[in-house]
Amino acid sequence: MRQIPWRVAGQEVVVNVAEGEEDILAFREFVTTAGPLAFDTETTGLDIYASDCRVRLAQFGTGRTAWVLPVESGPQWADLAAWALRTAERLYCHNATFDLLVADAHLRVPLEVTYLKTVDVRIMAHLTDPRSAHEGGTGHSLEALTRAHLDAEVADQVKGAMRELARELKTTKGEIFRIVPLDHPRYLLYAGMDVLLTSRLFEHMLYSVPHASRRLVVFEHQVAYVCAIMERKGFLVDIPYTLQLADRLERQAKQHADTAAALGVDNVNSTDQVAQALTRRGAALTETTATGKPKVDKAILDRLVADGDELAIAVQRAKRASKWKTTYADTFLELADPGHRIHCGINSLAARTARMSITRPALQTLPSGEHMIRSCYLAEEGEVIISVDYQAIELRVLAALAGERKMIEAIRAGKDLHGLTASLVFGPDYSDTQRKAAKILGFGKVYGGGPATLARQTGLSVADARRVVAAYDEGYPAIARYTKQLQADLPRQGFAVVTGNGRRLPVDRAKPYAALNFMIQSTARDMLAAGLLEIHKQGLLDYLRLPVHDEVIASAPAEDAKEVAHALADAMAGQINGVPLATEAEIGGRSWGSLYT
DNA sequence: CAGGTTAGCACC
DNA sequence: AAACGGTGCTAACCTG
Repeated sequence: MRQIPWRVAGQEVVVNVAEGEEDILAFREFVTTAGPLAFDTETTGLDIYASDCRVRLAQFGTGRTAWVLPVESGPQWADLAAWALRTAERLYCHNATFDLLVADAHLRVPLEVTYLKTVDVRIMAHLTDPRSAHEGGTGHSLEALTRAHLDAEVADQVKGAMRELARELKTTKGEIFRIVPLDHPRYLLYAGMDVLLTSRLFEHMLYSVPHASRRLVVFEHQVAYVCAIMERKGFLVDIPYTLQLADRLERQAKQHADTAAALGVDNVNSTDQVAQALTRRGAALTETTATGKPKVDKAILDRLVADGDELAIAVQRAKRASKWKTTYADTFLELADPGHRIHCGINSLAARTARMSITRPALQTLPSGEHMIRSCYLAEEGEVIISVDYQAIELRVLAALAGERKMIEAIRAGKDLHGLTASLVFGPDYSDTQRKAAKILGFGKVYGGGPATLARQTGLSVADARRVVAAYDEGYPAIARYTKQLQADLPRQGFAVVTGNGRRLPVDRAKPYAALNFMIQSTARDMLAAGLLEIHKQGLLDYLRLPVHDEVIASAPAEDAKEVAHALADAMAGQINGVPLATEAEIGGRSWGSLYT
């Protein structure tokens, strides 16, 4: 056994590195006597389901002692790690989903065994302060939490460790975890430190979660578990279709790029080049970016396209085709596992409002205007895609939180909410254009926008927009009162809002108007999360593929689709303050895209 | 030249 | 009086 002594927060700690058979007994003794154990793994990469992914190290530890098992050097170590995972009564992880999926896929210890006895310090950290470092919080990485709560010097060591190793071994940060020698002392120290710090952070975070948020600890672990099951299942990809799509998009991109080149733009992705060429053609680019350069975004190109500018048309088409190829088609092909499944990363507790995020690939942001990209995803063989979403959830949550009588009555009566707004603002004989403006106004209110934003989005004059907003506040007095009250109460909460579910959300001092949106967005997110738990409780989890903010995507046998869709919709439906949050199910064909034709 | 930043664009 | 919220990913560009 190799021992690496270190210091954390003024205390001596030790990293034990198992090397030979003679260490097995000592490790077993440690696991059976140490109590709750922090757990972490080091792998060759982040893509757990890639055919070349291997576990290199498995670490277990307390706040004083870490054990590092060299899993890559022989199957006995994987078996020993698996034994420890099954034996430990309680586990602590930082970002449990990753390591527990690693154990599930590579150590033969299923999520069902590990997840429900695990505490994730990242979840505790998010409940303590949901903000990223960029937003004025501590952030939730192990390094950031160590810096904030344990030992800044150790945080620096952890942060710099793998980067230095990469430099030393003349490789990149992305490659270092794959190629660093298994016995490199600083790799082993880094690996051992992870569990020492995780264990210590647990002790700290136990007391840092706000009182009002305590009940969310169990809730969020259950939600994370359900999302981890979805990650493990994966979403089937239509490989032949996606290959063909990538090919088609490439040809389109090339064709339009050639047209742009003939008109003087070598690289359509260079905003600078496009701006210069458009200016030469006589376009007036008046708007600028944050750094003062001429702005050429979609809205600006759209206007030039409407005027029939050939360059603008070519640039826009080329950019779209190339972005769609690389961001979607190519990525799907690269991420699909040998069984043609994509296991995206679902961060069940991501945004500062607790909204979920989905990465590798970002399946929440696939184009919804048409079916082309979503058609890459398939229900299982013999099954069809089901989508269940909440109807106008943000407006309903707003009505419920504010207690806005007129809106609540309209919801109960199943009336058109944007029509109601239009009649309040423009009068009973509102036009179609006015209904559209009312819809934009409704969303603007949810986001905390004002007259200037409304004017920009509708084409109304600022003066008219101001009148419209005033009419909204008059027509929905409870919403106006609620918005005002939320902002007035901010100082009492330490400049934060606390949702009905007990989630404390700090608000930026420069943006008090965001308080309303945080309440709405976070409350709506918790409805979806509660819906996922109810779906699990009803035994329907196996059907689920994805959560998408106010919607779930599922796959079910064609002959059962109606029944499953209704069961999912029923499980998700709920209420807030007596206001019903209704759901609506849609049944498609084999591909996700079939819902978008 | 690796890695961070900016601009743009996809979604709810 | 007014204030649009939350994400992830890519290519180009900048920097140490």
